[in-house]
Amino acid sequence: MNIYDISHQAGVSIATVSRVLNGSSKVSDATRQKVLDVIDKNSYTPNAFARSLCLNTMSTVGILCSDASDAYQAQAIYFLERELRSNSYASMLCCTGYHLQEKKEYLELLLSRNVDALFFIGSHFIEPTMKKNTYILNTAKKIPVFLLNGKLDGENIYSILCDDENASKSITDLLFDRGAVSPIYLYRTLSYSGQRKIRGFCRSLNEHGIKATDNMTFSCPGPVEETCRILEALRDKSIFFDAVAAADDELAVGAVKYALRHGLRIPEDFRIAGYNNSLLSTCSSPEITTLDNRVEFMCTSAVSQMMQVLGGKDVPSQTIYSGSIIEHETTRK
Amino acid sequence: MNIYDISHQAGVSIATVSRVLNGSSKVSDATRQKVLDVIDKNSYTPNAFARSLCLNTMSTVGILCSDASDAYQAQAIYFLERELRSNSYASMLCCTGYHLQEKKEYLELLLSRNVDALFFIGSHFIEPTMKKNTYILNTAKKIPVFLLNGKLDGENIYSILCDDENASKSITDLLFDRGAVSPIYLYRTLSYSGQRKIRGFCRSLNEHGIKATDNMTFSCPGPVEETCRILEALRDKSIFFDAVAAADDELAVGAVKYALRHGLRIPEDFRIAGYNNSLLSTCSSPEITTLDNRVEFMCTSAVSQMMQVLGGKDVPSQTIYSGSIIEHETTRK
DNA sequence: TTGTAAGCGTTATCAC
DNA sequence: GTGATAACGCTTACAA
Repeated sequence: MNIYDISHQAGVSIATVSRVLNGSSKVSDATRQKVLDVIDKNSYTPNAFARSLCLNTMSTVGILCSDASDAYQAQAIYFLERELRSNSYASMLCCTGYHLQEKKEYLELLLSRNVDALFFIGSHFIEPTMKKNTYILNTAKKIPVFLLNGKLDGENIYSILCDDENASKSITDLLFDRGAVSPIYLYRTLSYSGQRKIRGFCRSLNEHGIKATDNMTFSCPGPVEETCRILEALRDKSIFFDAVAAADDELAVGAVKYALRHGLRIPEDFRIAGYNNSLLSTCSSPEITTLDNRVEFMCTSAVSQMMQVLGGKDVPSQTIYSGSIIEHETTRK
Repeated sequence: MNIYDISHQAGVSIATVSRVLNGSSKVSDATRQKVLDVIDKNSYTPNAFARSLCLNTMSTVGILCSDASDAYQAQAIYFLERELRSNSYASMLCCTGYHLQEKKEYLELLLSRNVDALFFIGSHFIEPTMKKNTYILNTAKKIPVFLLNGKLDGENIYSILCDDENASKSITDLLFDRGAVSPIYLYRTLSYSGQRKIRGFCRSLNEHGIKATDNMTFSCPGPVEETCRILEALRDKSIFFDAVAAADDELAVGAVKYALRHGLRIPEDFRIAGYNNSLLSTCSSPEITTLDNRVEFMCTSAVSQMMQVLGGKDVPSQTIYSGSIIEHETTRK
């Protein structure tokens, strides 16, 4: 069933059918009704491929994330998709994992589907050397690229991110306020935003008269249980710490477990701060003070910017917004 | 830049370029190399729309979920996408929310993009009355439909699901084993799988000589804090319970909070079982006994079945597999 | 092994 | 208002 079949049955030309299909006003009411009836009767849907061949777009964008089952990324995916949909765009999702090669392959996949724009969730996609980022720069030559919580300078690349450095500083300041003397910092990876968070942590330390050294920030790439063990190892080495600032809420959960196991009172003896304002922060007992980095706002802004860019408007290449602290039981008595 | 440009530059016909593009063996090595060079030099990508118009497919499927930020669904999305990708399929994601009208609109969106198959994550999509399910049955007339953890009979519809009833019975049996006398059940919604879980719970009760009545199963659609309050309300009404079986891990977290607040010893005085084997089960203190419903297996099977169906093979319309209990601290001393 | 030419199902530009 | 007809960029018989 195609546009010819409809036109025959309705006794009009395919041009008229097309006009009806696309809501053109230049069709008489009588003809329109006649055509619509035939379309209905046959429950005909225009062929998407032919349509997009003419229009050179399928109103589809690509969303790249490293892991859709990660709580933060899952939220971003949700908000992005909803917002895109309300602007009549469909979303192709790609879970690339963490290897550069795979990221590139997924990018090929999306480009081979002729998507209109690309969203990268998280700063995992920004490689440390500029050379390794050429794959993004090259893509941006074809379609606009939006980096959510990542930053990269380049033509047709737009970065939307939370001011993680200042957020991380504020939340560390809070730990000091609540009586901490020797806070340490836990992170998962040293992505772009990961580095900014650490910088904020160190700035707070300096302002509180502590010289930031290497054994105040620790990498915990594993599951909760491992995070807990890493803290226990520090304790065994007699490294003193009475507060933990973490790069995400899951790491903070590890700190909670550690404190509970060793009978430390929270927050009197031990304070903990997470990051991302995820479900984990309120599922923990005690509930974890965390930083709301406004995922929904980030996604809404990104989609709005995309609509403007596709509409030929000029938008800033960087948008940085502030986060806000959500205080819970791990810092508040 | 199109196939004509390439053919001119390479001094061959478009047919030859097409053959090279599609890896046809009927091309001499010399010609192939010549064409590949030109393609490379111009970094040419064939137009996806023209291509799909000829082939009548874009190797794309639709994934429908109600909420991508839900831990269970997020996992399913991740595994589905990865598996599809490794079979050269791209995934269009739709987060429909929980209203029938929106689900239908999203379905239109996907069908208008001519996807090759459809995956529905979760039993939220199965409506209680058959009439309301016609929207799925109609879709299945066009393309195969795969229901993950949902069940609906119909031509071209394939259901892959965990045996939730028996799983729920086993995990309730475990609560009795660990000393429970009066377990209650918490659920979020009465979806298809939700009902099966309750049935399993009741069967266990019966086998342990308890007649299942209305005030043993409770709906807790809200956040953790509310779940906790609902349990407190029961306690205030002097309804006795010494164990909680929950339809998901988040509900179980609510039960943990309740127990901790009221000084109940876990598992001596109070036992808790969750469901889904999510991150929450190990992030809780104490860690929560949960049921692994094998999301990854479910997704891998579904994609494998899709490949077979699209390949014209006959596959069973229903696949039911068993779950397994993961015991943690809330039932084990 | 390579080239010619006929589709694929739309949209859009013209005339009328 | 409506109808021919030429794109759009590719795949694939069929010829050579």
